[in-house]
Amino acid sequence: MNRSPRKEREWKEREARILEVARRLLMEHGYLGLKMDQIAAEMEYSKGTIYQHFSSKEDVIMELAAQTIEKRLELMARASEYKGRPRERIAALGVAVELFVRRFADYFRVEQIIRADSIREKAAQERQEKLTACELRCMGIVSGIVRDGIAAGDLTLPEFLTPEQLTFGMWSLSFGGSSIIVTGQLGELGVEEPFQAIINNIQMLLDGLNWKPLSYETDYPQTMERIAEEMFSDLLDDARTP
Amino acid sequence: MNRSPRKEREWKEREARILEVARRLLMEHGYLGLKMDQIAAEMEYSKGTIYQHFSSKEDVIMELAAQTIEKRLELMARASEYKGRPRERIAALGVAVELFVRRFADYFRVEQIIRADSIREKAAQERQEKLTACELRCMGIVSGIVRDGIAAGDLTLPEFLTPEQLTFGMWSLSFGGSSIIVTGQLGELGVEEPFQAIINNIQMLLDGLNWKPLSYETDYPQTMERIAEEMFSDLLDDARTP
Amino acid sequence: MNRSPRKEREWKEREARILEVARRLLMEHGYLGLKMDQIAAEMEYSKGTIYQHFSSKEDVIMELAAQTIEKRLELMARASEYKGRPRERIAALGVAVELFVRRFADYFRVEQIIRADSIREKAAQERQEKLTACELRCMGIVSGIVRDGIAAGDLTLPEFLTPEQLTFGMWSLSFGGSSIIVTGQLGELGVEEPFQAIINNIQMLLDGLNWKPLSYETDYPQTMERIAEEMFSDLLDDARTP
Amino acid sequence: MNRSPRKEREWKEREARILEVARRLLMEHGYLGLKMDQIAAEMEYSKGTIYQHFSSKEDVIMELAAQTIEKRLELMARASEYKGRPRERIAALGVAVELFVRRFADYFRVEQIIRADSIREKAAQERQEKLTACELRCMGIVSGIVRDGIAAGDLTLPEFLTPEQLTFGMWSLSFGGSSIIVTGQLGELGVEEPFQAIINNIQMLLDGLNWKPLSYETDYPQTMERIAEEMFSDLLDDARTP
DNA sequence: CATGAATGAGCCTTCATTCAT
DNA sequence: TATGAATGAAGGCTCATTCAT
Repeated sequence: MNRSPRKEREWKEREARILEVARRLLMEHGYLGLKMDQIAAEMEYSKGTIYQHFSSKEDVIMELAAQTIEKRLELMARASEYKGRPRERIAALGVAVELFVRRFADYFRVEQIIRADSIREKAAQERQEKLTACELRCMGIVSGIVRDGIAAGDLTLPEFLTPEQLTFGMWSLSFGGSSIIVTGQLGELGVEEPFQAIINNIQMLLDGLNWKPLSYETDYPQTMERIAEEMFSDLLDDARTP
Repeated sequence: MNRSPRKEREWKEREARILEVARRLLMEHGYLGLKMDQIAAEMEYSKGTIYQHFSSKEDVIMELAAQTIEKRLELMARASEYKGRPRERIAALGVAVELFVRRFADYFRVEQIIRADSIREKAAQERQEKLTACELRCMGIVSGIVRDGIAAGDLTLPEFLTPEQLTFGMWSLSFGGSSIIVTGQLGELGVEEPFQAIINNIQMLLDGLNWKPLSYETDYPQTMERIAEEMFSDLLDDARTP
Repeated sequence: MNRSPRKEREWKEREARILEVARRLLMEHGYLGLKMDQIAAEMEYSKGTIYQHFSSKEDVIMELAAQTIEKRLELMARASEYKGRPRERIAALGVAVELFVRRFADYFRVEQIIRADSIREKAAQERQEKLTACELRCMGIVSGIVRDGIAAGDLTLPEFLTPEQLTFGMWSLSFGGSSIIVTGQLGELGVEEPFQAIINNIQMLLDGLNWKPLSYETDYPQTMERIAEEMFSDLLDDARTP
Repeated sequence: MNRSPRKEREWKEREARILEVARRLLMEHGYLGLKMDQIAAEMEYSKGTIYQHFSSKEDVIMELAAQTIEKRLELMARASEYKGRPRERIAALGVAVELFVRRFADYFRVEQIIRADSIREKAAQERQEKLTACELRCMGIVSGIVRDGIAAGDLTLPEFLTPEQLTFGMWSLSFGGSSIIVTGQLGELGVEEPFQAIINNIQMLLDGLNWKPLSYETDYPQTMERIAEEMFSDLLDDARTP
């Protein structure tokens, strides 16, 4: 049946609110702590209403996962369009990923939880594939830029490292670092400014590959600052306060 | 109180078997899927018997975690005693960590699950601290070698990177990469030999920092081969078959 | 949140039924024999439904206890308002307490079980205090009448007996006697009409203290008959059939 | 098979210790809190050994009950042999009962718990009857003295009170009072010296029945003091410290 | 005899999901 | 369409009792 535009709008708003609440509960209490009852209670709607939007708890969680990767993909896609030399575009991706983790820490946490628990298995095939496809596109964006770098003559990979392997390296550094940060025990381990540390480590890695322009040949921090302001001004409000 | 040696031995063997089964179930079905009933069923023992060894489900999981980190720490400690130049000792650590993830993939998976889920919070304070203390020692081993490198004049860190931050970078690369590998969707993404890729990326990172001897100045692959054979011969049997 | 009046009524009725069933099971099988499963089965509702009314088994039992003492306090308070000389008002209390034990034998049994078992310790502090406060008020009613008797010149207590000690004596006789009756092995011991015996013993006790009017100066049985009919007509139906 | 005298003695000693431990646990933690495991642990014997003495948990508890009433009967029988006028012999019983509750509070508590819980039902028929028979003998002792009083011309019961009913009255006062004392909330209710209060209330009751010699005609406190010293000197050590 | 590991029925409690109103 | 009472399978844990050593 057709809904009036107003109804339709309200419907979507409610769906968004459900996911919001669910994401917070998932972060705060883990997979076990996410309870349909509690979502309903916090929304001040009834459980029945939640079930009108999502057919099961699994469904809620998979939608959360979908939101997450779409969010990240969106940011990465935006960054990849930066007009500049390939290594600068990698820097743009760095900006995007850092912003994603900082500004949407809860999204990232969701990804991590879902990755760890064997929820994927239970999820519908279709959803499953959607997630993998999305990851593929993320990798594609990065390795595309690596190839651009090679094509532009800025970078020559040693024979023992394929573009995918380099991409995998940067992804690992970024994902692993963010995981450790988000999980939280970092303070006690004496690592200052971990986000900046991730970026600096990646820069050193690219320097090691002799990807031009090298980190001391250009002012990357300034470039990234500019990228953040030009391309992601809408997300900057509180991201600076670590 | 006093058990005969035979009883004592049987007791320990059974405890080991419980943890084995638990680890497998944890891997296969995640935290939620680990059920005391099922452990008992698979062991062909009764629930009561399991509870004679571990006072709760949480207790089982924390013991699993303890095993994991002790295992890793043991391997890292062994590697750190390699007699060689600092960067070679880092390579030895690489060997250790790769062996850990490959040979004890299920241990690593446990670590990952525990890190993601909010199990830590529920765990007894004492266990908690033991885990953190262990992580601290792991980091200490690595950053100690970094400082040795600096002291030996082999490495000069740029001002924007502290030894802890570099350690964090290598840890991130290693942990993140292993996570992605173990979680499994890598085949479809076109990344070949991911373990080697992690090591190569780390080498490039250290080259980028100009840590002597650079990767093309020495035959690191051969060094690592030798380290593996000399220091970890007991673990090599099936580690080569990926 | 807001329930319709009908729903509200049904809810309360069901709650009452749960307590009814619980009280019966508690009487029949003791504290140990009270099983949530069985309550549900006898009600022909599911366990979950019981838990929507009471958060735990303990909660059910404490509510039962609360009902009991409120019931008794209510009857005693009613009796204490009898217009007559203090010793007649004591007689009115006797009527009330007998009615309580006879008409609400199951309530009394609950009190006894709760007093004996170490349930009180487990109960929430708040509930705890409520019970004690209620007992205090019961004692207060009685010792108040004792003091009235003294003030009216009807009674002079010997120096070795305070009003509280006399109250304690009557309470003991009444509670002890009722306990023995309710527990059941009395028939075989040759004690006829035990309820009347309790009252007569109390009368002799008060005669021993020379509390005017003495038992042979007034027709207390007739007075009590009248009190029962005037003040507790609503509870008389089956109380006569012992 | 025959046991050597030494073995036999050790066996009995162990049985006594089991019951001791069991009684303490029953008092401290109630029926639920009495666990065969814990008895064994505290005894530093194994569970199997306990089961060589008692065939079940029920058995342990019933033996505890048997000990209790035998203890009380023993004390009452001793007291009933006091050479004096009937009312003095009642006073001697008062001494006995008070001593029983004070000196063997844990025994009394056991009786109370067993009376409240529906353990009796589960107990073997034989045990059951033993308990009732014992109670009968206790009552018999008291009502025998009442009849002696009547026969001696010291007491004339009103027509509405049989010797058994009077006995029931004193039993109620004593049992009820002790119950309330042992359960513990008395301090807050302002009743001083509750044991003495029980005795004084009984004295007033007997005065009310005009049982000679009346309480003010003889120095009962002194008589009771003497009885305690002459007949129960073996139990007096700490009974005076309330 | 003593031991204590093994058993397993049984209990309390939780929570995703359904459906009558 | 919204509600929330009802459901009941499932899971963690306990503890009396047995029996091989």
